[in-house]
Amino acid sequence: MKERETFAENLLSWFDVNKREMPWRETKDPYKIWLSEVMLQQTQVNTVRSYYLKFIERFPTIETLAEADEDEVLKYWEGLGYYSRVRNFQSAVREVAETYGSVPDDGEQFLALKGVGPYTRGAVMSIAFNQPYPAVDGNVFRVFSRLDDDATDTAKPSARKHFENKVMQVIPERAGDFNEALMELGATVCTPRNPICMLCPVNMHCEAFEAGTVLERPVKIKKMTRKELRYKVMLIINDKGELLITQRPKTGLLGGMWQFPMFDEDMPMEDIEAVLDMKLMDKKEKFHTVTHGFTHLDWILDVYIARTTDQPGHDFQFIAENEKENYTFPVSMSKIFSHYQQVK
DNA sequence: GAAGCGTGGAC
DNA sequence: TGTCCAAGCTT
Repeated sequence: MKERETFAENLLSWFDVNKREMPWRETKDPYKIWLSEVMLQQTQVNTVRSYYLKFIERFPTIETLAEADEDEVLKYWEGLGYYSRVRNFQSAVREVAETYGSVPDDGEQFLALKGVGPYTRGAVMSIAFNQPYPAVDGNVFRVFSRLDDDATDTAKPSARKHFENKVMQVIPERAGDFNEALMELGATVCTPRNPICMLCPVNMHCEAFEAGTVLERPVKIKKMTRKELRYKVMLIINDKGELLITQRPKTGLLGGMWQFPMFDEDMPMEDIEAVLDMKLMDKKEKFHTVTHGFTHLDWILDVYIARTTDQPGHDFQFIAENEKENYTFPVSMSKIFSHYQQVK
């Protein structure tokens, strides 16, 4: 970085004028700052806004969230993704309520809470308590790799520490504003594909700008091979027109969410009937196929419709179509549900 | 260190 | 269409 002494000052002057309105910037309530940081993990600001407002309206304090039913809390996260975030967050908030009474301003205590990693600790400690912690996210990787024309592979876990050290060399007294300013710069000016270097408030500090290597930074060496998994999904309808659903395990992929019964692609219908302990009728017709991509795998869901007059076994239940809103479904299942309602 | 964990938007 | 990216953490 060139002319390091004036970097923070220039960045903060820009931030004071250009920072965008965000609901969580209207408060310094550590609980609300914390919630926003959890929602913003791997998720864009525009997506988070409406979720944040609804969540805060229903769970405005640590106490209200600590006392809430877990399935209701999950419902407020429906569609936001990475659902373990909300389970960890409520668990951590309960821990805070019981052990501390309020969000601890001790970085070590805060880091020990579920779902709190180095980034979230840095963001909450600096923004809510103005403590000099780094908050290194994807934006900071990009901004600092350009400022220093640094070719460190940001896909490696060790890169985080590397960039935290860089931040600590220039962090000013206004630590929280500085961390937010770095991220704001990365999100609006120092963007991945079309950075607006001519309007950048710190381009005079930028080695990559000088060298013409801006688009080559950051270096990120990542191989992404996505598995393809095919399943049978059963839309099972009883004589009242209700649909059979079941809840996924609390942990792992889509933990705690509801779905239509789902089986390995090559499981015979006889075996499916045995698992459900149901006799199925009209079960031969494949009625729809849905594909759904995750970060690390692709689902191909062959949807079959069947009818039954039997009662649901343990772990299964029938719901009417207008009761779907009372359960939390992943997008893939909502796709199937929407299609069923359109064509039935 | 590597892999698992969602979804929507940009290009 | 595919690919990457987005205020990461856990195991």
